[in-house]
Amino acid sequence: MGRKPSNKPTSFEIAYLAGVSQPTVSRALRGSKSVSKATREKIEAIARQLNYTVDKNASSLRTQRSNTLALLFFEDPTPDESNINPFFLSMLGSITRHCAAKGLDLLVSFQKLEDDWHRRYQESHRADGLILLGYGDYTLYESRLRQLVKAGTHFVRWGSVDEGTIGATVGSDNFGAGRLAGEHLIARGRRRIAFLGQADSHYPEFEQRHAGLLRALAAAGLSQDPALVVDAISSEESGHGAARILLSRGVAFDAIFAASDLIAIGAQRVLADAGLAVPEDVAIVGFDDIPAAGFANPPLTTVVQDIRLAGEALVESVLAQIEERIPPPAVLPTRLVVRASSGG
Amino acid sequence: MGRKPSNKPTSFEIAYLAGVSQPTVSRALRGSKSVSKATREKIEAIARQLNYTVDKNASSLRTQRSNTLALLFFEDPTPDESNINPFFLSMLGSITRHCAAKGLDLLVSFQKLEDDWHRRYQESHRADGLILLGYGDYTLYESRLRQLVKAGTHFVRWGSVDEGTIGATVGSDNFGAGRLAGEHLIARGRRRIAFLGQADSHYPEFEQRHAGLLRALAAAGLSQDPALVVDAISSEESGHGAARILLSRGVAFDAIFAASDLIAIGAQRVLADAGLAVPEDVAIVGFDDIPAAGFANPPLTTVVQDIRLAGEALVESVLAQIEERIPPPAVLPTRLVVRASSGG
DNA sequence: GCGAATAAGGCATACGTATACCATGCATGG
DNA sequence: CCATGCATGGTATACGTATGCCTTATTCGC
Repeated sequence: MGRKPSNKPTSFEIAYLAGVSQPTVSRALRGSKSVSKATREKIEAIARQLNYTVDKNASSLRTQRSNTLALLFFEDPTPDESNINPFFLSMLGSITRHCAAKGLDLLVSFQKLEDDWHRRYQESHRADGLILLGYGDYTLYESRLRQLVKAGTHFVRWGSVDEGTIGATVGSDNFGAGRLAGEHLIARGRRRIAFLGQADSHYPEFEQRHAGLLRALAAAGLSQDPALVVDAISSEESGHGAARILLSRGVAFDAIFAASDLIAIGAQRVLADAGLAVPEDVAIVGFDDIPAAGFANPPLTTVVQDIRLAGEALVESVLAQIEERIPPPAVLPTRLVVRASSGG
Repeated sequence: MGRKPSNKPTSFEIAYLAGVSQPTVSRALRGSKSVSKATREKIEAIARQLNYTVDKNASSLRTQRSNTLALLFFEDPTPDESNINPFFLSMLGSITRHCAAKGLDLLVSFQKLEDDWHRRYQESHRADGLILLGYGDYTLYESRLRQLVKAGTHFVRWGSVDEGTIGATVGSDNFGAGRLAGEHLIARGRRRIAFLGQADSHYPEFEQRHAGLLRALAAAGLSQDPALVVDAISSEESGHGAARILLSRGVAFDAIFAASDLIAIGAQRVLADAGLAVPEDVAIVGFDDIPAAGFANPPLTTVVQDIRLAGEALVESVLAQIEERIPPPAVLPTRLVVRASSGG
């Protein structure tokens, strides 16, 4: 009939075959020292032969620990279903690997604002901790985050590491990165540097990148004309629009620092259409080093975040909370990748 | 002390407060018809107030069903840790969404050949089914797949839908796509069309794309000079190398059909370096429509696979196996995105 | 007005593991 | 030689839910 041949062996079967009790099997396989070496090896041999696997649900139920993390993506308000921010996708790869290295499973999910993820993962024992990934605007979630903290949920979010933030946070040194980009452009002789990217506090990461740029300018005895700052969110279209606005203002500029590569690429197209040469007339520096940055025309100088480190730090941070250890450093260094768009 | 305030409410608490037995709570929340409307609503109200969530582990243990799928990526042999094939990452987005729509959780994991994923997920009741994602060479896994089938594991893999394949498979109509590309180029007046991509059976998808191209040529009374076929795997470097080989052969060609966008982009660079104009001298068609395709110089005409449909079909296929329903169609249509690289 | 069907819900138990506690046997020390 | 301790492993039970089976009250048909 429809009978599945899958008579999954249990610890009882192993116990029977080994002539011991079920708890002894459990102890042996978990490496308890109150099982003799001979018995343990016998049990291990039988388990291997029967292709035995510990039942995850039973184990998690008993231990109250699932050895699973949940990765929650919070998307930009982009209606484009399958087009996910490539930076976060790289991060996914890194996080996955570090989870695997730690023996953790990883649940992945995309969230919309309305969903009640805070209950779904926190209380159902699906996961021991949460990793929250999303660009910037966590203010929208603030009340949710407070709930999480109050409920004692273990979570960490990727983002801007500020003073007043709620819960554990891991993020790149956005301020330092902005300064890095600024110093690079200034060293190349640029003086009138525009900034494309949300400069208000709703996107704290972008804001800090801007602040870093300002610091670099100040250190060189320069300042930034406010007319050279245009808002943009992280999309090619938005970068396109922002660059048009910048041009339409009729203010001179010899460089652009874009808060993301997508913005930079959108801007590049506008400059090309306007007959401005990159980098001769306008040098450009982006942010993220998405794959397309290397293919851009000309290839884009950009700030690269250490994604491998980021994934590790995020996983470690949650794990530290769970195991009541000291969390790792939260601010990650960045690096500049110099390509043609800034004049080599 | 270290006491967590998280005294997670159980169905027993709800039962006590509602003045009913625990089983009644379970039945009420699962919508059993043997609970009166009044009782159910009372229970639901209390549950909501206590922020009750069904314990996933207990529930899965009892029902022997986890309502979870596992997505397993099998990587190309690329040592580059975080650089994942963008096509599969888009797929991840689509799969995630369809899982969410079906109330399924999704475990994501990257696998290496040696790992014993077949045991890890299949027997531990972590997941009810597996989705296998990887380019081409499943022959390496053949014995594993046979094991899965023998063990009655529910799984589906993305790839070439052939006759002799093991287990359920969902894939694009690669043959039709190759023909599409061929017809397009022929209609643009091209006669000597090169193919870059593994043409042997280790990459059945690439092979079928090639076969489709040959069919289109044949239908137009043309054939392909074997010197116009060069092996390449899906990477920019490989495309670069393949194009150089093609040029070095000294055989005339007026078009290239690349088995992936990365190959096409690598080839574009070589053509540019060689002083050949795209599309004037050589028209190019790629495959996948990765984000970089639109940014390429010139923008790349390419075959786009319906990723949304693909994710849905994959999820549906596993679900159908689990619930013993009829699986959805396995061969998905493709579409040509015409950009400048093929002459508009 | 009475037997049978139906509604509503309780009781007992199973899912498979992990652990607190207890029992045995043997070595050890004074 | 007896008390003590450790090594080993068995017994009982808990984790929280879902479901088969049974009980009781109500309704319905005739």
